[in-house]
Amino acid sequence: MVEYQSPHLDAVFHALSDPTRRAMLHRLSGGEQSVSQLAQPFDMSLAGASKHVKVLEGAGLVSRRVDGRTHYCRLEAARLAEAQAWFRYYERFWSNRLDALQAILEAEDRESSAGRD
Amino acid sequence: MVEYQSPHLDAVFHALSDPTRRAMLHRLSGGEQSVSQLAQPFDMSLAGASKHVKVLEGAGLVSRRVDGRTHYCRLEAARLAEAQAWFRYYERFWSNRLDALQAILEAEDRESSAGRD
DNA sequence: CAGTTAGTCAACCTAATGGTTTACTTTTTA
DNA sequence: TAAAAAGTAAACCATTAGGTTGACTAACTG
Repeated sequence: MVEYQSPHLDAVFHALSDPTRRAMLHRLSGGEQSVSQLAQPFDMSLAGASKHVKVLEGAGLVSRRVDGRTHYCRLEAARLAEAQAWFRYYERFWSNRLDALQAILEAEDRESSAGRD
Repeated sequence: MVEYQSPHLDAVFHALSDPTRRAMLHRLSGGEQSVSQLAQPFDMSLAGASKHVKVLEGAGLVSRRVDGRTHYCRLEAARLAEAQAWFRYYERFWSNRLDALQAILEAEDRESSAGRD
């Protein structure tokens, strides 16, 4: 039995498990974006995109500033840092190992060819 | 529209979004475990735990070796490394920043108090 | 002031999740 | 050889997820 679960990590990893949301985060890495701007690249209703933003917000990965009728979203990197920290425990299994390095490079390669994932 | 999604990342982050599965991974960081051994700490049927193992396996985070009637599971760290690599792009938002460091430390603290999360 | 734009909310739908139980196969053990 | 143990598979159930549409509010713009 797990004494202490981390709903924080649950929410963050769940938010990251969707490609649309990862793409939105990538978009936000370039600076503030309105909900409409975030929605624009996707073949999806605004309401649908708005739900994704809410999931990101709920996970603490994004914050929102309302100006008039426009909602500006900002990346909250601290939560990402927190999630990355989860991996630190497991790093001993791959740091200094060549095959894992290769996995990382391959992943980065895939990422750059994806453009916004 | 996203040209290239990564079903890989989808599956890995989804697998990590469940506390039971994160606890199983933590357990496996100590070495091979049978499905029953993995299931034992949880208040859950063996079939339920077996499903979680399958999700981890499907995400490539765990591999399986069958010996007689026993299925031994092993951590596949390369996939974890790959997931961690996803964060590397965002690191520029927090590396060398004190508040993010604090977030990491807090996360690690929570982790150690959790014991197996 | 009328119309458009930004966005949310609620209702709805379908598919996937996380769990159960029961049945089954295979292997081990008494 | 009979019973128990390890595990999967299938059927089922309730809840969540990801999407839609339509109605609504609030704020710009002409």
